[in-house]
Amino acid sequence: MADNYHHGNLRQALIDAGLKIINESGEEELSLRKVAARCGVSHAAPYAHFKDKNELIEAIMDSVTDKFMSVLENAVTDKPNADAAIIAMGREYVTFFHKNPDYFTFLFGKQGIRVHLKMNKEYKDDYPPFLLLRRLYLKHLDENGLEKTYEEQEIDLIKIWSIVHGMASIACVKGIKTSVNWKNIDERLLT
Amino acid sequence: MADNYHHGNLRQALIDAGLKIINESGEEELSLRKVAARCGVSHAAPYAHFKDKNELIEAIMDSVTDKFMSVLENAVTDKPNADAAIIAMGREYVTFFHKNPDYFTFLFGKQGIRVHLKMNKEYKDDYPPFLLLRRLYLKHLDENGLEKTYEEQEIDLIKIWSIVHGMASIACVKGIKTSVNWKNIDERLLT
DNA sequence: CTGCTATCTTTACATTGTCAAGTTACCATC
DNA sequence: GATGGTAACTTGACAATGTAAAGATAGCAG
Repeated sequence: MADNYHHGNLRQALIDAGLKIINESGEEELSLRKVAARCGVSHAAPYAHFKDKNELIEAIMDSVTDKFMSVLENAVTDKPNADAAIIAMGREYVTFFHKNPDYFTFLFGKQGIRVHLKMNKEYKDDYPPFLLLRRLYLKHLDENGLEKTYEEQEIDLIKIWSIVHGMASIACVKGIKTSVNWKNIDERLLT
Repeated sequence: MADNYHHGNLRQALIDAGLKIINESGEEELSLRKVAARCGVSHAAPYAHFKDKNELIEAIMDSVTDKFMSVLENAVTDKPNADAAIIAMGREYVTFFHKNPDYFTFLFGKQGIRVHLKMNKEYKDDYPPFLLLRRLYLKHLDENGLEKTYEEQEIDLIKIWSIVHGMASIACVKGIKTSVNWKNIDERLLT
C-alpha cells in the first residue's frame, strides 16, 4: 500500500539492506545513499528514521548482536552443567565469528560505539554476550560450591573472555592459516 | 630548500602528519587532503608517493608497528629466561595498547590489510610481534628441555597470543571499567 | 645547454553525509 | 466529511572527500 510515500517498514528495511551490503562487500561499502537506493527511496529518506549514519550503524549492530545472542543462547541451553555450557558458549563464540568475519570487524572494529563492558558493581548496559558469560560463571561457582572475592571473579571472567575473544580475533584475521579446527575447541577453555 | 616544489621528505612528513591526526582525533578524521594540508602541499601531492589512501594507511601502520616492536623488544631484553621474557612481553603488549587505544583500533580495526599470521611451515611475512613471541616460545621449549609436536606448539602459541591480545582488546574497549590494573599482570600468563 | 623524470599544482568529477524546504499521506478531531 | 497536524518522504543544495588527468617546476644526466 502507498506506492511511493510511506514505505510501511522502511526502518527495518534499511537495517536489512545495510546488513546485506556489509555481508556482500564489507562495511566500507556501506553508505546511506546506497542503502536508501536499495530500498527504493530517496537519498535523504533515512533521516526520517535515523539521526545519523552512526545511528543506522548502531541499529545494524544491535541487529547483529541479536543474531549472535540467539546463537549463543541456543548453544547454551540443555547443557548438563555450567561448565559444559561455558565451553559450548566459547566454542560458538569463536565459530560464529569464524563463519562471519565481517561481523567481527563490524562489531569490534570501531569500538566504543556500542560495546560497553563494566565488570564492577553496576550490572546494566553491559554487552549481552558478556552478561550471558557472567551468568554462567556465577552458576559455575554455585554448582561447585566455590566462593571467590569479587576481584577474583572479575579476573576469572576477563581471563575467559580474553581467550575466547582473542581466538575469535585470530580466527577472523584474514590470511591466517592454522592447524586448529575452529569448530572443535575444548582443552583450552577452563575456568 | 625548494620553497614550494620538492618538499624534500614529503613521504615521511605525510606519514607523521597522518599519525598525528590519528592520535589527536582518531582514524575517522584522517583524510588525504587534511594530511596534505598539514604538510603545506596541495591536496593531490600525496599521489606522488602513495598510490592510494590505503597505501598511506599501510605506511602509517608500518610506522606504528615499528614503534610497537621497539617497545616490545625493549621489554624483552635483559630478562633472565624465556618465561620471564614472555611475561614481560605480554605485559607490554597489553600496556602499549592500553596507553594508545587508538593504535589498537587502527591496527586491528580493519583487519586483513597488514596483519598476517601464519602458524604453519612458512615462517615469513608474519606479524612481527608474533614472530617475537614464537622466538621466545621456542627458546622456552629449549630452556626447559621440552619437546612438543608442531601442532601442540601451535596450540600453545594461539593460547598465549589469544589471551594477551584478548586482554589488550578488553583494555581498549571504551567505557570498560575493571578492577584489574593493566600494568600488573602476572598470574594469567602461563605457558 | 637540453631534455628527462620525479615531484608537485590545478582543475575537474563522482560519491558521500547532511541540511533545508517542500510534498504527500495518514490520523485525530471537529 | 472537511480540517489541520504530523510523520514519512522527496528535491535541491552544499561541503568534504578520493581520485584521475593534465600541466608546471626543479633538479639531474648527458
